[in-house]
Amino acid sequence: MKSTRRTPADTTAVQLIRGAGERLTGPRSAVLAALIGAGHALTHHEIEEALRPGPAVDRVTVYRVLDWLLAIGLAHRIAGDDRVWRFTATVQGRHRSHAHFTCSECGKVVCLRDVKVPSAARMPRGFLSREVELTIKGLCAACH
Amino acid sequence: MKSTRRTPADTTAVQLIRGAGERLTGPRSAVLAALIGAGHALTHHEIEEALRPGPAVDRVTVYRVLDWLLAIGLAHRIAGDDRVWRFTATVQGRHRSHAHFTCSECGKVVCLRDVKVPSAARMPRGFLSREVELTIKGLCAACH
DNA sequence: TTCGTCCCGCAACAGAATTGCATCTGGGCC
DNA sequence: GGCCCAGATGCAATTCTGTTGCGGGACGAA
Repeated sequence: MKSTRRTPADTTAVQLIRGAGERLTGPRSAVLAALIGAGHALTHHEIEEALRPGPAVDRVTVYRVLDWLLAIGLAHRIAGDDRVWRFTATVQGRHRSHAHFTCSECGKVVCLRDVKVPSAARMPRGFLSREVELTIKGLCAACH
Repeated sequence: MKSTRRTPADTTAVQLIRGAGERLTGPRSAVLAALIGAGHALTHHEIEEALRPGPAVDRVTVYRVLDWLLAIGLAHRIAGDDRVWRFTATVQGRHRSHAHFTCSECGKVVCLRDVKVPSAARMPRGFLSREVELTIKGLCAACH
C-alpha cells in the first residue's frame, strides 16, 4: 500500500517528534506517520502491515513506541470490542471528549468529529469524572 | 466474602433461569447470582473469586456460562480499558443505550442509571448505528 | 427408571501484550 | 568530526485472557 517514498505524513511525524523535544528514531517516526496517514484507528497488527515496506521493526518495539506516543500525548488508545488496542494520532485540541464508531462486524474504529459528547454527567458520590467517551456500535459501510 | 448460605440473589437467579425456560445447573445459578449480588461489573477473575466458597467451578465453564447468559439476554458484557471483559446482570428494560463509569486506576466499572445517553448521532455515509454507549472515565471513590 | 440432549471438567491451544536482558544508536558535548 | 552514555531496539521467554476438542456425566422429559 504505502511506498517507502517520503510522504506528507512522514514529515508531519518528524516535525511533531522534534517539536516535542523527543528523541527521533526510525521506528518512532514510521509508527507515528502510519497513524497520521491512516483514516481510522489502527491495531498493532495493522501498524506492522503499514510498516512492512520499510525496514523491519520488531513487534515489541512497536508496542513500546505506542506506549511512548501515549505518554507524550501524540497518540490515543481505544479499547475495541475484540479486546485489541487500536491507536490514532492525537488531533490537536481534541482530547477530553470525543466519539468513536465501532463496527460490530469487522471491528473497524473511526473517530467521529461531528458528534458532540455530553461534557459532564451526574456521578455517584466521591467519583471524579475526567473524560467522557461516546461509542456508537453498528455496521460500517463495508459490512453493511 | 459471600457465604455458601442461600441469598436473595440466589433465588432471583434461579427464578430468572427457570423463567427463561433454560436448563438449571449449579454453575449457572451460581454465576448469575454473583452478578446479581455485585454492585458493579465483574471480571471473569472476580466471578471466580465470588464462587470460591462454593463447589469448585472450572474456568472454562464460567466462560461458557457467561456466553450463555449473554445469548439469552440475562447478562451484559463491557469492554474495559484493560482488555478484560466485565459482566453485569441485565436490568430489565434497559438494553440499547446506557452509560458506564470506568476507574482509570483500578479498572472498576459501574453502570450509571441517571445519565441519559444521546440516542442517535450523525454518521458517515453508509454507516449503521445500532447501539450507543457512553463511558465516563475518571477515579472511583476508593482511588480518589 | 430410562434415555437423549447438552453441560461440565480437563487439557491443549491461540492471540495480544509484557518483561528481562544484551546490544546498538541518536544526539549532546568536546 | 569523534566520543560517549542514557535510553531505544531486538530477541526470547513469559504472562494473561479467552477459546476449542473431547469424553464422561447430569438434567429433566417421558
